[in-house]
Amino acid sequence: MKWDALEEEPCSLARTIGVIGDRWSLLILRECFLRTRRFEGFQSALGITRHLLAERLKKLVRQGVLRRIPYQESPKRHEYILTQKGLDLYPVMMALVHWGDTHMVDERGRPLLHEHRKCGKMFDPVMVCSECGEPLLAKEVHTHPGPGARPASAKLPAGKPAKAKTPKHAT
Amino acid sequence: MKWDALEEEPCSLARTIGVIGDRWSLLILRECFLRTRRFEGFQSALGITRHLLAERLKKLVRQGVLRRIPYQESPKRHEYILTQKGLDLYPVMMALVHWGDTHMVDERGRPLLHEHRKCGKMFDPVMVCSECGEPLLAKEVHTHPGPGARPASAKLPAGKPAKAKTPKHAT
DNA sequence: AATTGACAGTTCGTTTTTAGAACTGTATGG
DNA sequence: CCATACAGTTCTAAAAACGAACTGTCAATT
Repeated sequence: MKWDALEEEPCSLARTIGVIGDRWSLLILRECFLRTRRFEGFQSALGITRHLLAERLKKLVRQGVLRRIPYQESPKRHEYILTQKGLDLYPVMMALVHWGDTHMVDERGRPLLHEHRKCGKMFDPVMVCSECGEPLLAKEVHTHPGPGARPASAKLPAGKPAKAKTPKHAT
Repeated sequence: MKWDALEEEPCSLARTIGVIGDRWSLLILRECFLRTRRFEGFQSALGITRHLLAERLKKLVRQGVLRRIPYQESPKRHEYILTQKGLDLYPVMMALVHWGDTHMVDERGRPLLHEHRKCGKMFDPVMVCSECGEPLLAKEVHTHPGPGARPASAKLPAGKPAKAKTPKHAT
């Protein structure tokens, strides 16, 4: 499978993975949420090779996740800042962080705590149903093919186990 | 940076990425939530090379995300099923799917819709504060170093931009 | 005037990962 | 006896990532 093909798949998860589903992109995005904006900032914070960093930034810009904005002329310099599309990845980041907080902490405990300004309390992120507000459990969610579905397309929960005979990934 | 080092970093996001932050693992997990359990099922659904699939499954089992359970003797055969730790990745998956639904759909619309059994409606997942129930915005979240923090450790929002001088990634 | 340093990349040779295809081995069905 | 299902393993070629050095512009020093 070529990775570019992921974006064509009739599966929103696959498409998202095609954009941000590699380790460096996710780490770069973490830095973005941490207010890092410049090439050197990303490079020194992550230890990524400059070559890869340049490539990943280009891709994220191309995908509309980051915007490249000049912050000085003379030697033209740019900053990379999150677009709304990028900011919308916040729930993804929080979900990843929370899972790590729950399952990957060492004896010392969480590396950091989150405070919700609105209520002033330390909190955990919880994923709920937009309609009734109840926390979501995989078992309580049923999926239906949407308008963009294709016959053998992938869904999140439920759906046949793709019983063997499929010659390749469903298209 | 060696990828194994990610799990040691004082950052829950990095640790999570160390476990599930590569494309194939995420796709394998998608299949798990789709009720795929067997080697051939994963292979034919994803088109992943058998070699890599074996490796990724091994890693996910080692990490406690999947459990390898015998379902027949004679030729010993096993199924891979999600542990609780694995099931807890549901919010991550939903967050990824929802981002794709929002930003990566084509003209035809979403590949699939989600129905919440509890309320019977089609829904979107929303990430809220566990304390007050309000939707989370990056701007409204402030982070504090937790017990497992280290001086130059990474946080999610807020925190200095890791101002240049850092020789490598913070450890 | 020449040097150094910050910044944002690019280039290039080496190492590591992945892809792709074939092969191993047990067992059932015909 | 042969084909097929299943779950891997092995091997080589191709692709991606690493590491280190290099390019180029400009400001501030020496």
